[in-house]
Amino acid sequence: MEKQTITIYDVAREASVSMATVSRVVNGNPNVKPATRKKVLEVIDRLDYRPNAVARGLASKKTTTVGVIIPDVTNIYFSSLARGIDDVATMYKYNIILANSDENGQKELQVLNTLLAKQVDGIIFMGNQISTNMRSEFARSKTPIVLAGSVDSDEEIASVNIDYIAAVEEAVSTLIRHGNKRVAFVTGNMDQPINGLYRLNGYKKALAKAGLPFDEKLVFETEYSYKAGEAIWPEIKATDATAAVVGDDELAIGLLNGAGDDNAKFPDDFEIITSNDSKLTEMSRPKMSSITQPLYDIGAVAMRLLTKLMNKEEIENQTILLPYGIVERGTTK
Amino acid sequence: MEKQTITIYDVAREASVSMATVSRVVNGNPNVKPATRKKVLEVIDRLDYRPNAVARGLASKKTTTVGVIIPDVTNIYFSSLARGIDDVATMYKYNIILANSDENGQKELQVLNTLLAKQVDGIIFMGNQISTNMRSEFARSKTPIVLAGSVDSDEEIASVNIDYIAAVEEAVSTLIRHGNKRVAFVTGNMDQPINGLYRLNGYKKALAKAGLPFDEKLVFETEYSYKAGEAIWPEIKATDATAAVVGDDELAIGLLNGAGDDNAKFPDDFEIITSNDSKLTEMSRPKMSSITQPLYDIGAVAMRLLTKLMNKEEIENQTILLPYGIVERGTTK
DNA sequence: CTGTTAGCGCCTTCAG
DNA sequence: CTGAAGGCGCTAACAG
Repeated sequence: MEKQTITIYDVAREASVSMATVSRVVNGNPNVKPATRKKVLEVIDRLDYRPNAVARGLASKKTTTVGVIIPDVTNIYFSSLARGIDDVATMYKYNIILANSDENGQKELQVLNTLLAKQVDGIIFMGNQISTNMRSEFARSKTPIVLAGSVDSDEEIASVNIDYIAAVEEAVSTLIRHGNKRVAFVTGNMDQPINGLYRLNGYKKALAKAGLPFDEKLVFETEYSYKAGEAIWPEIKATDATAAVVGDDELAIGLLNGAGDDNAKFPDDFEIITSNDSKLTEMSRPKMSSITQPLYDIGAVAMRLLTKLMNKEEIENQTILLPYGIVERGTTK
Repeated sequence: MEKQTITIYDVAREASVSMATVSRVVNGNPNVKPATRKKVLEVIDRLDYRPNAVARGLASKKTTTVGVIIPDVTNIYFSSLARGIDDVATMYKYNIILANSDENGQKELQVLNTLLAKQVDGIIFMGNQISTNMRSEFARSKTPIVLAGSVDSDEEIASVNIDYIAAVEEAVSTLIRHGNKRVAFVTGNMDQPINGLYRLNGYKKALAKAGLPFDEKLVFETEYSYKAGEAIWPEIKATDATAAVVGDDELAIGLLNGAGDDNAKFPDDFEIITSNDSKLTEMSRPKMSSITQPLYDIGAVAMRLLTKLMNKEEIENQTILLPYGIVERGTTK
């Protein structure tokens, strides 16, 4: 009365061939006479046989599933990447094991281990901190890994991103060109290279290019959330900043609304350029000006790259930079 | 030079015990003398042995992974549920294979099949249409299934939801109490029971209770997207509706902004109550009044229910209804 | 083109 | 409490 599974052996018997032959037709091996192929296919259909992927995985050492470590699916930035990943994965017959990490080193390590235990063929990692532990685990396991929307300052690990430095520099330059002498830099954890290194550098470069001084008081470190954005407005208001580049769209909308609720007028009183151009940017009023980046494509390209790695193809360039841009909507003059 | 895996056998040899014993300690079987357990554990640690989940799955017929079919991770409503699912899954040592279906029957079936091929221990299904094909597949496979935020009008399949009928009825009644005689009903595909049956019924009940006539002209069927919301405003404006209940938050924000851009004032000119109380509702200006429902919990409870099913525990009630409410924010008087 | 034969790495009786 | 032995369902040489 247990879940009665029908195996390759049953098919073989019914079709009067060996299981090897059945295996061949199931795997599309051309070395099968059309007639017997047809016969086997019929039996497969009649018995409603479905190959057991686990057994296959054990025998072939390939599971056709990849692990995806994501900070939080609930964040539109990451879920957009995830969607791209899944679509391309499906295209290449892979499935995705999704695991939320909250960018918590402990959890990331934990998750990485169970993913490896499950013998995933590859891993896509999102999250901006690559801890030393992670790095060594990555190195030790022979499992291919690609970072999506996450930088590895050492460029040892394959990754797909945009040029954060240049993008932020351009965003800040735009703000400066609009007449802002004091531009706030608002983003997440500065320990993460994407913030503390890349984005901050872009910010400083723009300042330098315009002959403007860098002032630590204009740097705001917080978390990526709507609430955090609302909460930080008073602090920004207390400075003489007249504009801000913001590292996350939810954070930016929080800031926008916090300021709006405080009667600030956009873009006259204050200008904002956010970073991810997620669909949230079109939902606010005014709509948000933003650095544009192809979120879906970052995920898609990362997955595509991973398939190549899993396939042991030669890769010319491990770190891919996708094009970015700046779109000016309602929060800039 | 291949990926050098160390197996249970290596551990057994190093610890001078049989692989059966190693298996026992790995699986927490109590029938192992503390001393030998300790010895084995040491070797495991030293060799950095990691049990192969695929082999384990084949031998034990349990993969400790569940499949999650989701319309689109990018939709905040579904990703909120997904987060609840993943957290509880992790809590119970399960992993999640996430697959986007776009609520496309074809894809759903496709995905269901590969999920079953991968021998998932259970499935959580999101998406509002349970096609006949799906239903028969569900029935045929002995794999436990739970619907999350998705109704099965026959109540044959386990599910976790809120009482959509009552919730919409209350929302519409609220609008009527505010003086609106003409309330628009705006939602997604009416072929889906959640819309065409449950929500619509709630809408009609509220109308009936207030002695108001049902008018098909006030029923707007569209898709769950921001754009669709913006696009439908002109149509609604062309009627004499003064308020609307909307089936999805993105759709509602689109409507709100579409109307706002057309100089409609909320809540004086028009009132809106949306349905999901996702974090988007706090991001709009004015903030959106909404039916409240515990998104995260719906996912979490669904996953919890699934663990019971997978564990063959007796279930008292297959269809769980979680509490809902109405929160009035800026889009209602 | 097709069948035979070994495993893949682990769990699970069944003895001892 | 521990070891031996037989699969789980399928792939992958290796013969023919």
